[in-house]
Amino acid sequence: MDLETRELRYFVALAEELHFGRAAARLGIAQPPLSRAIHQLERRLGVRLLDRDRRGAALTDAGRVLLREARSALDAVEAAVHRTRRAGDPDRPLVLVTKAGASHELLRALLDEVSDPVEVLLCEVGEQAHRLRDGQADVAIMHRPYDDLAGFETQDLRTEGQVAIVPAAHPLAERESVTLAEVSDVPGLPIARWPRLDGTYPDGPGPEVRTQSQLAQLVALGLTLLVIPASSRAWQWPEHVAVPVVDAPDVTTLLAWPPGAPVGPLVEAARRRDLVADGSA
Amino acid sequence: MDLETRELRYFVALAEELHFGRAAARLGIAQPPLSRAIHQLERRLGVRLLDRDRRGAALTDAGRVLLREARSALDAVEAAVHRTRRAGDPDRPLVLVTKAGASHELLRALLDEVSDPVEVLLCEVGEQAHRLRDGQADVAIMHRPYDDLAGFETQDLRTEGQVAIVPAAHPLAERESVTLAEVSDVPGLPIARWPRLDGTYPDGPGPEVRTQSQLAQLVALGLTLLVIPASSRAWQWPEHVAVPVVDAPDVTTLLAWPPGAPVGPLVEAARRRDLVADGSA
DNA sequence: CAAGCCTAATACCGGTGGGGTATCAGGGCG
DNA sequence: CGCCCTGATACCCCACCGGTATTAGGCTTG
Repeated sequence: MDLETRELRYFVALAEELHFGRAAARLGIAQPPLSRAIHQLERRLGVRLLDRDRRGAALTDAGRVLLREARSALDAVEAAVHRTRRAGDPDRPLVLVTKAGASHELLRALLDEVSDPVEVLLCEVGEQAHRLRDGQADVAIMHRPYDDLAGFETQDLRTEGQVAIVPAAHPLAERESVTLAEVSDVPGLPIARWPRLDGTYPDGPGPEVRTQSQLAQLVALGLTLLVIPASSRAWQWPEHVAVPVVDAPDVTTLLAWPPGAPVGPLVEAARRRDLVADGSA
Repeated sequence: MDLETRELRYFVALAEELHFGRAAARLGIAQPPLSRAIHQLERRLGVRLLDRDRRGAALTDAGRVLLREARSALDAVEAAVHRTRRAGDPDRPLVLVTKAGASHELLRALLDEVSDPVEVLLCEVGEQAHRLRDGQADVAIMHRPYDDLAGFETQDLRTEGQVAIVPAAHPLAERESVTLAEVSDVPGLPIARWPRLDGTYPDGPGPEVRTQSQLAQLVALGLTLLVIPASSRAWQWPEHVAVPVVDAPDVTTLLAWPPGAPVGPLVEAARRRDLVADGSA
């Protein structure tokens, strides 16, 4: 039994919209062909994927599984396209993706060390893994234990403690150091909520944020606080104060890449530099 | 740009056969449609994938990249089918894959501990990862550092030393223990060669093997030796002698599963048992 | 050196199936 | 009660995939 990516794309669109008409519009086709394609998909898999209902549709358990698997499979196909295209380009640069706010001294030192051209791509928090999985980037700067490193090879670069970034006007800003317990539930400074993969937000008292700069703004306004690696200098606004969190787990900044990526020179450069604290791959 | 899996299947077949006629026959189509499909693929990717030559074809660098990526993408699609089908089956058993020869006491103890039904699937050495990747199995018993664990979550079960399995008639069989250096280059007992992923064999003096039983037979015949974890009792034939290898790296037997697999009960059972030496996941 | 083959590419044709429009069916809500 | 919004069905068309026949170009071989 072999599915075509078209069927997977159709199903993903429908699973995200939960509405045949809107999904069809997003796909640029009419509603009846989508209806038929989904029926055919269910027939070929022998599994009911959605419970149709007036007012739209709802995923079954199997549908949820297929949504996850289909996204991953489509990423893999997308990755095949990107990586093959770049492999065919004789003077392709290596594409490194990092999130806004990661320590740029480390990256600068790394790039100065390699002779080959490296193109740097910036993305928002948590997007690096996706850029690697769909082949838009060859290698990413990520953080353990924050980021999901499943499926990637890694090279540790630096391990460091964490600091709490608090509004300069808040009483906590006077402290020499704090504990996780002290910052985890501060009245008036609830932790911000990041969107899930599907774009929805978890419940909670904190403000909703989508980008680092939004979060920075909220801290400056005295509305929230956060805990991040000590070297994330993007956070050193005048309205911010960094207070070491003594019992927060250490965070390791590392290079991550999918198996087979042509990252040899970069990793060698990283190993040459003293910026490498731990030589495990 | 969106490829269809059909195009990827065609390309993989061609890349493996390196011959349009044979590849088309394997795919069950005629040669001209395959030719056209590959041309179209190259045009859409904007990349030359094969250098056509009388006497067949040869992969370009980009073609090699696409071969690797296409296999991985097709595995992901296949996995989506298998996992969705099983998710739709209300009383599906968990499928655990293990290789012939792995210590069955450990597995027996594990299965006795879980109440849910578990179906055990046996495969040859090195195939477990593929069964996990294409969704035929939910969880595998594998060994670190031998197996490729990229992309899987793991639960360590047991760590142990390694032994050399040598023919009973060989002088080494008299020894109390040996070192890796002593067994790595024994005259008359060259290490066996396993096939690569593409089915070809690396060069070397040792015999070619494809299955554990072939290897066991060759050891009994006095033609080769091997180094394996101490508990692999499948090797205890009368014609075999196990000699501890004092400086071989320890081998960890572990459970491995792709992210999202419904392995909770099994992992909990493993954690409950004293068979767990190291609780890291 | 020419004939014959073995390769992949091209030309052309037919059928399947994916996509379009039009319409139906059924439940919620005014 | 009727309207509307949902997904399902009916039907048609054509794009594209696959088939057969043929061409083009080298390498082998007598």
